[in-house]
Amino acid sequence: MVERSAERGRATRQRLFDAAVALIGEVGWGGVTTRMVAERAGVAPGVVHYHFASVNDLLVEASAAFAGALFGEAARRLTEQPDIGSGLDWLLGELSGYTGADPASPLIVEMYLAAGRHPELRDRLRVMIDDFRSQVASWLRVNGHTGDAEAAAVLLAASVDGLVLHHSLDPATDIAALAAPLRAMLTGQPG
Amino acid sequence: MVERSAERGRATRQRLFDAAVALIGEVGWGGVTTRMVAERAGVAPGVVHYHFASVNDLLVEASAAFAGALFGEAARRLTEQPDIGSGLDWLLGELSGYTGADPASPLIVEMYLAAGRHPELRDRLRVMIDDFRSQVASWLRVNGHTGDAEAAAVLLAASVDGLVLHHSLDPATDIAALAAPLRAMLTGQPG
DNA sequence: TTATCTTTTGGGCAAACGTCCAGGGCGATC
DNA sequence: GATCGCCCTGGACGTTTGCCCAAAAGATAA
Repeated sequence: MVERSAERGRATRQRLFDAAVALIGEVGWGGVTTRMVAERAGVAPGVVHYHFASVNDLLVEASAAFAGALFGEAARRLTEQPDIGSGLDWLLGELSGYTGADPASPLIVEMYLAAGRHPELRDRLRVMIDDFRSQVASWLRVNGHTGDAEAAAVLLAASVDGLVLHHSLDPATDIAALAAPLRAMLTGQPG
Repeated sequence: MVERSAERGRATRQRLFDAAVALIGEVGWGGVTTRMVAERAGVAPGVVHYHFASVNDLLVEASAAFAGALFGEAARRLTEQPDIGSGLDWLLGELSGYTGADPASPLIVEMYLAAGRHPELRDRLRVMIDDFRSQVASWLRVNGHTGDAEAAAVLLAASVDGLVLHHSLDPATDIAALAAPLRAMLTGQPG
């Protein structure tokens, strides 16, 4: 077979992925153009349409791959925490790192919005969220959550995304102060 | 003065606002074009640049006005609830109405993202959020919140936006089930 | 070397873009 | 009726867009 060529192709494809992910965060989903992503990846404009049917296809593939890795990693790291309290501490630590300047936080939100306009992306994203929720829910149950663990997981996932959104608007927000109400929410014991 | 003409101008301006708000929700901030918004408002393309310096200017003005009204109304309605429990019920009722099909829910999120790229919008949005948070916080305090009311308000505002985002992705999510963890979060009494 | 594969190039195309502007309409004022 | 001020029209401009493609380049197999 054509081993070296294929390898080179895969590398280019990956560079296009990286460029797309960065640019979605910088200029928004609708602001990414063929030439932009090609220049960022260091290739000629034609390469984009050689590897992908359309720019939107590239954006869907790239963002889905990125989000899949991010959610998977987050779920893994969170659920390996020994108890809810330290899980929360880890989460808040991660959150304060997302200032909006990094590519990840706006990208995820852009993806949610794009999912509303692209059914294929919508389905893929839904699976990821479902997965994340159920992993968190079972982690909550194992660690002594007394209430509706599914509901708590749904709310936690939404809160995280909401906080990313708000935090990017105002990075001065005191994230650590949120530990108390979040703990109340997660322990499922409303006094 | 030229009373009739000015009035007609104001009406056109309002129609452009409405068209812009609807279109941001439908095609995204970056997807709104001069001709699109002109056609939706029922005017010639040139009118847009007669009333506004640029398309982006229109989007900023329109979305800020819309969000200001929405946040104001939400804060008013929430804080006129007699206790935290019924406030929560009202909030969840509103949330289940936002399915993502309406223009409001994606618009707000689009605005957050656009704010990261347009400092003027960012400042205006920040004021609105601050306002909403402090109104909610004082409402929480009045109604017997025992912990850090500011932190709870921040988390509540973020959760609402996050839930809007998640709910638009999966309208089947059971919103009512979130009442319990939200109540735990808001009463500020972690078991 | 020659032939065959995949990848890459750089330019070309029609369409859509934001913005501008000369001119027409229309009520109020003189 | 003439003039003024504001609003609106519709087309023009230069630029940028997504996508396409003939040809070159690189790697492998014969």
